[in-house]
Amino acid sequence: MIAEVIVDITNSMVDKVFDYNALSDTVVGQRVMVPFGKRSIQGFVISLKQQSSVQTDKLKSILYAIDDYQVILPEHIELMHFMVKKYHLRYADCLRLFIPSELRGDTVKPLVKTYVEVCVDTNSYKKNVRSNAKNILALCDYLKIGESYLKSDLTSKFTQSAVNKLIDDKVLKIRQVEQNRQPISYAVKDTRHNLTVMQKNAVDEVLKKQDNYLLFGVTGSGKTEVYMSIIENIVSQGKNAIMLVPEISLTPQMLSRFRARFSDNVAILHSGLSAGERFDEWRRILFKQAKIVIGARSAIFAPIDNIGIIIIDEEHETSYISESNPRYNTFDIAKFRSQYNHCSLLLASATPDISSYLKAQNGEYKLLTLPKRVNDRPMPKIQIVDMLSEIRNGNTGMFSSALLYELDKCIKEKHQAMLFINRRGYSSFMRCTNCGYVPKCTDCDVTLVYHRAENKLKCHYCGKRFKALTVCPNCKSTAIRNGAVGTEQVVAKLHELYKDVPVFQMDNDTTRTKNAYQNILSKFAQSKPAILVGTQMIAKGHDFSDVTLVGIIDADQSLYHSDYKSTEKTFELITQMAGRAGRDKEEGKVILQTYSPRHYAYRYIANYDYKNFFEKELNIRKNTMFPPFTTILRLLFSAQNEEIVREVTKLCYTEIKNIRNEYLDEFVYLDAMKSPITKIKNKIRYQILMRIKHNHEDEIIQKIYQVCDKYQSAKVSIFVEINPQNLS
DNA sequence: AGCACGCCGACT
DNA sequence: GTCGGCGTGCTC
Repeated sequence: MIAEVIVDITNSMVDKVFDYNALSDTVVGQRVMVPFGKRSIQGFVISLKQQSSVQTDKLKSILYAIDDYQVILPEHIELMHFMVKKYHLRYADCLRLFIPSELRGDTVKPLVKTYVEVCVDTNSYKKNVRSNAKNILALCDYLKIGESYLKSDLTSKFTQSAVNKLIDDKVLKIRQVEQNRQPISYAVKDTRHNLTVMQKNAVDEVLKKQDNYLLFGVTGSGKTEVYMSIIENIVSQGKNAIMLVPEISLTPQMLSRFRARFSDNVAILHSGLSAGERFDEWRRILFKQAKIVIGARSAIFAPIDNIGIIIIDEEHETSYISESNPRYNTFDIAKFRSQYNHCSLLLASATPDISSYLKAQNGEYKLLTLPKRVNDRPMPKIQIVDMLSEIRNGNTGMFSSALLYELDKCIKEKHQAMLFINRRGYSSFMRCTNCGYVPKCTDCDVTLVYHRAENKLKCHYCGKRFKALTVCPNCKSTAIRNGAVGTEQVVAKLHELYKDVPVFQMDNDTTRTKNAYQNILSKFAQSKPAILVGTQMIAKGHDFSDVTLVGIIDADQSLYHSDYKSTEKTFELITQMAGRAGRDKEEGKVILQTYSPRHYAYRYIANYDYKNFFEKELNIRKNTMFPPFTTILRLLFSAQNEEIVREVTKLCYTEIKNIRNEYLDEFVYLDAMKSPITKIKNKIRYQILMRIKHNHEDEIIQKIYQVCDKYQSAKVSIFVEINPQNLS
């Protein structure tokens, strides 16, 4: 037999199928050692066949199998081929996604625990022990015949020498047991809620028919309970489930609820686990010891078969799209696996991604809605505060009078407040502080980014450059600012205002260490009154029953991010943030501070009017021809030598122009330019940007891949990005 | 990726 | 004369 092998080297030069003579017991999906050139290397068997087209004298043989089991499932080999074609990935990069990195290099071994079994009656043994051997006597009293003990427990309670003496005297017998490391064992009891009629309808729909579903449920509508009911049913049918959450360390509450209900049937996969924990969880899944996989993005590759449901929670989150090395889109993978397993795919969000909602309208997804909070809690009222009129009234501080009033009230009533300040402004925009004007690209309707080095405003989608503002073209004021307020400033101000109230800060700076995040949250939960100040990370999924006030310090910061999606992202973020308030008995209130009170996004946000926001935003996307009506493609060229990059970019550009001429109606935009960040790690970066319609998208993308292959070399690397999240 | 082959400069 | 620079090319 001939085995087709992918060698585990992620380099495009060797990323192809190599044929080897198989061993008698070689199976597909196995890891094997193969001779490769002058050395031996790890590879994956992806297929077996009778004949090879390679000359027989060139064929070498597999040396040996690395594991005695299949590491890659047949489904994943098909998935690999799918991904290689769709994303232009390397085989080896795909295969590496499917196995825990710990498996490569054999650095992690199964955890072996040493137990000792008592095989002699300790009372009779005791008679021969000297009376001053205190530890041994105590140990003898402690041990019961026939029982097993963890050796490390005994040595810590008594002493190493005492335990060893009993082992030497054959009182204790050593037993080595392979054990799985269990990452999380929350002691939470299962609180089972009765499903509301709406929840029950959603559950029934998904179970009734294999299809793709979009669950649109407002914050606090009890989506988790829906997931649990569906999974419970699927598991009772003898099938397995995958559930993805955006960032698992941010949702410990949800995890503990699943653990409480499904106990050991749940396996958890995410980057926060230690290498050993991740390896063990992965093995538990592969060896069918777990039926439910919960994890972040990469858990979509879990080695589980017979899948009955795939759930993607908070489907609008950008973390589902991998933006580096093996770039992939989790939804494509989820769709592939649900089709392969003939099971339903359920996406859920309180603020669905616009393209997902469009798919629901087109019938590509079946729409399910949960329009009300459980127990009929009202949504908190959102009050929009015009910061320009605050300035006109002499208040130039960061807190409006309305926010100060509500803060005072909240603190007096001993409730909790969350203040949100979105400070992810690495690329800043300019704003007139007199009238609120923000400069946009004349061609793309996208906020311009200020580049300090050149003192220019640039559009990241078409490369067009504009003069930096000095005078507002709208009101002729010269009060132009480009700064952004940060969390520290807010915290400092609060300390000044409320000396005795605990204020907690949560952002990238304060959550560096492993448990910092949990520590801050639990301290906040225990303090009343208290104020939590943070970036977007405080917007997600928390359930604090005493939060009655949510303040959004500067909503515009994400609104004017230089991204065609910034309005949509702002809607999502503020809706999620508002959802933190008034989750229990007390009604909640949201203060939204803005310099653009008339912006349509805020009008819809204040009324929780997703549908009309969607219509409006979709209309804009249609007019400007941005996704979901087009696909943005970006080719990124980088090399040490600037002349070579420029030359290769130019050659590719010429070829792509030829492709455009072939599909003239499909190209909305095409241009080549320097990348906004011109240099990273001493490599010069150029880019070709294009937007294409969907009609012949797949063909065009495949042709572009071919062009890239042609010019890709050791000197110039070329990346293709499809709908990149940021253009830097 | 890694390792060999191959063709030009400064050294015991 | 040789040792060694790293450009180019191949790996079933």
